[in-house]
Amino acid sequence: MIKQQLIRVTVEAVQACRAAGVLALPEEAPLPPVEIDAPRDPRFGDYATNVAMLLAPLIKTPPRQVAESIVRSLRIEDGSPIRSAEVAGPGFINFRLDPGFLGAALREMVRQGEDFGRSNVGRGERVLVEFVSANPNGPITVAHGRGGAVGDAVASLHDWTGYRALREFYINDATNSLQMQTFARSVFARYRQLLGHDDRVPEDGYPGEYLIDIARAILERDGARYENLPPDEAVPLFQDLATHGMQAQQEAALGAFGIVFDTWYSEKTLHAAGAVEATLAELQQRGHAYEQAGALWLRSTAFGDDKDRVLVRADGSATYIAGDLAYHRTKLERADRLINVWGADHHGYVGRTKAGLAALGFDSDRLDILIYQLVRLLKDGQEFKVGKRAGNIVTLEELLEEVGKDAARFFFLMRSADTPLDFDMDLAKRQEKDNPVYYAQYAHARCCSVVARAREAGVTVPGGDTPDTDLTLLTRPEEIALIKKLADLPEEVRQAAAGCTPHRIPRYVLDLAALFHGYYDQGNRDAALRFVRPDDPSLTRARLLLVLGVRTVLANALTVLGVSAPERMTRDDE
RNA sequence: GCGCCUGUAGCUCAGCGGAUAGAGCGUCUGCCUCCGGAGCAGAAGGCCACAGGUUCGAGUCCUGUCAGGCGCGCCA
Repeated sequence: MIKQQLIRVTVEAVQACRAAGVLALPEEAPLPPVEIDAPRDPRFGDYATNVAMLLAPLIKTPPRQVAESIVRSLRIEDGSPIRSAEVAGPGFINFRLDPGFLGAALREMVRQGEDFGRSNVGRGERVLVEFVSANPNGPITVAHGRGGAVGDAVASLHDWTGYRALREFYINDATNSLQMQTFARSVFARYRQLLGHDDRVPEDGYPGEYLIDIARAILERDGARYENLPPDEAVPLFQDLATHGMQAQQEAALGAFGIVFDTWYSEKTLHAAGAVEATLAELQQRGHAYEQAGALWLRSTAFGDDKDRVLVRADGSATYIAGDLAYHRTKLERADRLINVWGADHHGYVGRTKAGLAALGFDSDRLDILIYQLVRLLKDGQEFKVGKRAGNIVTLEELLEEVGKDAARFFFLMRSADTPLDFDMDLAKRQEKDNPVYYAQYAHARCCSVVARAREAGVTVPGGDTPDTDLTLLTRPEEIALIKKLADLPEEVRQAAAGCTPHRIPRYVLDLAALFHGYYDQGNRDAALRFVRPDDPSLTRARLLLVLGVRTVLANALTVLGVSAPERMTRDDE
């Protein structure tokens, strides 16, 4: 919010220069975007911009001279966020803030409360985020967990920036593949085992324990009526029963992780509604499909793919990509922009999907595909090998039992999606400052604790709308630094949304928590630095407002991540 | 062989073309008559894989090389 204000006054100054003919900028030429940064070195003021250096080559004027002109046009008056501005280095403009302005900013943050951090850059645009989309023949794994945490956070970030986010799970339930038949046979075997038969799970089948749960659910609901079905009847039936059972399990696991999808979109219904045929017809009509060797091919090489792809096999059955293109078509009818969150093992499908959409006449830029690298589980310092067929998958539910929802979410979101994730389960369980999620949550709990303490001491806790609090009393460097950090939240959220980089938020949260813990601890060695100062009610109120600001920002940032912001921390052993 | 991702402190990682490259862990020194120590302060530790290029300015952009991960089905 502070940066936005500085950008505004800077742009006004540049425009004033242009209007006055001081800078030889053509009337119509677009100005380079003005960016405001907080310099590392405090000697360079509170904020700085490099806009003069960006303008200099355009108008063939030395950057420092451009900067001087802009500074002279800055309007520094009552109510301006700036107290002073100076030219430095190769042409930076360094700003020093008006102290009163920071107080006003803090008051506004607290007033906005749980809405602080929201913005409206999206202007109501619909963004459909498709994520997880696990096959219906296995449980949600930790790898899906990462996709889930990332997808949900990306959707939240868009909600917070004025988009309308839709969370969608695509169910690959239409498969007639061998894989699904094997899956059905495996569940059928488990079902008969529960009835006392000595059936065995097929050699190439699925040995996982979760199949027993599905079989049991079927048994409990429908009884023993399928006990003696011949295999050729049992397999198609169980494919259906097992798929639905699996989906219910997946939904429960994701629910426990705090993820609720707006839609579970079934591939099967797509085929049933004729959407796949319609898509194929469209491709043929547009001349981007051709027949060869009995199969129907998509000429995806015409749209940047490295080879053409089969859409319909010689036996008449549609391939996965045919269904997937039909699916993307429905998504594009329901949203302005699409974001797919895929694991790294699917990155090879980016080219053909975008090519297919282009062949259908869509602007393929409407689809962004966010690839996240895979997850390695570490336990006792050892890698935990995971595999579906091996039967030793670690499910998301098991991980949640071990480390809890908050730690799992935070850990999944802490690293850039581009980086493979080593998930250290021992660290995630630890209840100390080593564990970043506890560190962050503790900062929030401490804020609550301070406020509670103040109430006990009989202090009237201020709010954002209580003008009697004198915030000019907040003059210590720690206090200034905290307020400036708090003010960054909306910008952090915007950047994280725009770049689909949710990992910025945990970073930000940890930075803020560190600033707060640092200041808090000084009160332990110097009573004058405590938030609650019974001898000085005015200062107490001012500092409490700062604490409320920290609490608000931590709570909001954690909410975006799907991590809870507890009012007090309770140990497992308490 | 081709494509995508990655290479930054001992380890795990941040770092939208800007000023002296940051954090956590680990190591070493300190801090509880406390607004909850689930915390804090300080120290040490870097040819940002390598070589070229673009730029007033490159960890960041481009090209090449090397190393690691993943993927290259008429599977889903």
